[in-house]
Amino acid sequence: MYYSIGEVSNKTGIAISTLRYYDREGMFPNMERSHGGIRVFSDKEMATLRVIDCLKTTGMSIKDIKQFLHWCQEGDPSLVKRRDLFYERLEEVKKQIAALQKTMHTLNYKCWYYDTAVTLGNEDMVKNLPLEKIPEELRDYKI
Amino acid sequence: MYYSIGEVSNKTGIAISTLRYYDREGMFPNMERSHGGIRVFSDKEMATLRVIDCLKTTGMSIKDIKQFLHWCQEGDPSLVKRRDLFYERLEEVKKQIAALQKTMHTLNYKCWYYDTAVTLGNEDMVKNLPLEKIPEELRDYKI
DNA sequence: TTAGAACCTAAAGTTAGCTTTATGTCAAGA
DNA sequence: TCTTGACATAAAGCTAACTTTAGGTTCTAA
Repeated sequence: MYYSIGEVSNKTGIAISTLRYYDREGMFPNMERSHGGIRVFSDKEMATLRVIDCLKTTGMSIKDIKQFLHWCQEGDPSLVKRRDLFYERLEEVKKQIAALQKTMHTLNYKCWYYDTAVTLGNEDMVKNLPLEKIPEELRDYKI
Repeated sequence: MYYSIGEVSNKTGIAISTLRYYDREGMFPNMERSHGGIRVFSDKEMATLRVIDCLKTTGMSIKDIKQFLHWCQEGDPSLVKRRDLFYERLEEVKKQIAALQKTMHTLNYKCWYYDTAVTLGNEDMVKNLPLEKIPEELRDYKI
């Protein structure tokens, strides 16, 4: 299947200007063009966009994603580098999830804090509540 | 306890220039200064830094965090707004965790993919592997 | 009292990741 | 064939979140 830039934009929700920017950055090596110079996206480029999305979510920069995509072009000699990269990204994502989970606990504490304050109509009373009045599971996340 | 900007930077790992930038942005309303004009961070500012870190992790912009900190200054009338903000951030963080977990599955697929390719010394063989040769728990995350 | 480390400000600079603008070409239907 | 909407490029512009620079002031320990 082949797609115009507008179709790709509609299917993925990625802005046309962004797709052109990615192309300019070399994220679609050997993407085809029509005789008149118009970009022709194939399923290969669609797959690339999914990889870009995945790696972007892990916090990788466009520059580094581009590097990875070029390793893909090199074929088998870069297999180990590419494998190592995914293991690194996996570790990174685990760290990010852990950080978010910690943050989630803090947010739960804050939700309890403000719920209580709104109920009492007064923040100071919550501020001065003794520790044992804070729900046990939230105590450690007081901030 | 009181701290100089350098001490705060050491304790938190936040660059001095960043602390000054936050101050310039108004994130530390009524922070004290020494007679000579030198910033004096108290435990209140340290707590603010923890809140900033929490909200930044949820993806909030500095501008919006500043807004929240100003609501804090307003006292009880803004309690509901502040509570609602934390519930929003909680939802946001849940979404982020879900996205990261999905990404983690994809990364696990890729790790398996490249492990196999490295073992075989050949990517094409993995590419053409029938679906049932992909570990069951990874099949849905093929990309 | 003096050296130098640590602090201060204002303003300019940096980087990533796009988006916008200006101008022009291509392609498909009436 | 003509129109018009979708495409093209190059270059400039934008925003967030800092960081750097330049030049000066304050504080502390010898």
